[in-house]
Amino acid sequence: MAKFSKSDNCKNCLDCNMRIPMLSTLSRPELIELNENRFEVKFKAGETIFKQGTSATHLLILTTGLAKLYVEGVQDKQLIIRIIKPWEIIGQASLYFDNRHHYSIAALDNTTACFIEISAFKKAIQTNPLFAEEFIKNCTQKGIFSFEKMVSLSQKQMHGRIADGLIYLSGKVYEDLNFDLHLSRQDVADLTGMSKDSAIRILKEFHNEGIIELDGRKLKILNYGQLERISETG
Amino acid sequence: MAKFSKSDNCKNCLDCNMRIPMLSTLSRPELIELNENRFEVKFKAGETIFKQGTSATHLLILTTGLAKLYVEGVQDKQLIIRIIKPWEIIGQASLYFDNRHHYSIAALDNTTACFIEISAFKKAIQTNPLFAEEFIKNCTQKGIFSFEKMVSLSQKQMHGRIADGLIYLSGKVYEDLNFDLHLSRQDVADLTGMSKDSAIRILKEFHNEGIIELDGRKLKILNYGQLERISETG
DNA sequence: AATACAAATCGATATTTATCAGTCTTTTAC
DNA sequence: GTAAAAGACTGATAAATATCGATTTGTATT
Repeated sequence: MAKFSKSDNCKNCLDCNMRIPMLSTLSRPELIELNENRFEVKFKAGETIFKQGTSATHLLILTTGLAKLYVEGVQDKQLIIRIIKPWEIIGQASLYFDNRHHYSIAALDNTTACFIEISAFKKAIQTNPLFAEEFIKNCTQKGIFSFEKMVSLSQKQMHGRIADGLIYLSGKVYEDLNFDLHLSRQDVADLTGMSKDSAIRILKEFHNEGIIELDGRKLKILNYGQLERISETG
Repeated sequence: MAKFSKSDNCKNCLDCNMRIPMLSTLSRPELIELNENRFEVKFKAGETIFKQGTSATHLLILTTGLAKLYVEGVQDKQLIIRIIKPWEIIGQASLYFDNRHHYSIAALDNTTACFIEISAFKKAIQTNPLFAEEFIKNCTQKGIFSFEKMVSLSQKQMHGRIADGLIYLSGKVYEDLNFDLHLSRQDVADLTGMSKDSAIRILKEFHNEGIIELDGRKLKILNYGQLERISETG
């Protein structure tokens, strides 16, 4: 099922510097070197792209599809940290630590993933300060996102957390108030730190109150302001 | 009350490269430049060292004392992310984002803080790839710590979270099974994401079960293995 | 030492959230 | 096209956690 090739979708890293801000700081020879140390694999919905605990040898960039980034918590429970879209660089966390993956990635869709050798990446960091700076920018942004997520998970109750989840999905992932959800109900629960049954209940409540319209996986946010209010009041 | 000076404790950044791994990658002229763009301030226990939302112009290194790093969540609740010890570099999160502090720092003790100009630091990152690499290492490590914290906060119940808090304090902060707690009961609650009353209750339970010995702020861990077991079972 | 004030404590109660059991619906597999 | 499996949903109940009020302890101030 996994096809090793450089697809039409992603022929060459040289094209990627248009799409990935971080890569735009690299010179032509640097991009050529990256390109020589990468390969592509296709995944079907549900497949694990990489698994927490295994050794980290490559960074990951999706070129098509969506995936979930999650950590495996207590008693097989998953905590979804965020949803991965094409052209984000994934796997930095392990770069300089213990060369292990500290989270898992699973495809939510049929996806194409480009894997880049960590050593090629590290070399670029060492030789190109602008690239290093972009990399740092990226890391620190994620740190700030983490803080917000911790506050949501630990201080808000279920309505607030679901509101946060919906705001995140519509604002950051789908960039639309109207979208076709790739997440199962269980995934929504894992994203917002509650049981599946509770997630279903709150979503249904929001639906009944006219805040959202939810039919299966078709989701439309009808009253965004109300979601923001619920998010703030916890 | 705040005294602006370079104290005996921290005369010169040149001395700091012995104590701060990240600074050891800097050259002599780079350290001299850092040293020229820094100043020291003393804080009393309870004082705010910097406040979430204000503009970030300096990085912070404690040279004496302890402090708490926390984000201000919903309804004035605090979430303590971690405890700051001397010789850690604080404030990176804001370096390349929006130049705002995304968390507050408050002294838990009488502390001495060294403030380093952000621009001097950024310059070192741009010109010294080894330093940049150390900086990245630091960021990614914090990212991994964040994941663990999120799992603890969102998937464990109170006993597990208190166990995690105690393991953290004894392992990472005091590096001893026997210590004089700088945190109030409210702080312990804010570190573990629960109400003050609940934190008190669980601590008392642990005390009654002989897992810890707690008298006021004197804390001794009697059965570390048991704490680990409680942490794992949630 | 007496007073004032903040922090810690604790039992009772209310609220939030998870769990469970069962039904219904949709998708998948042959 | 039908059976089987997985996912979605719901109400009832149980468990976890927060809140409240009252009391005690500790600490700082005069």
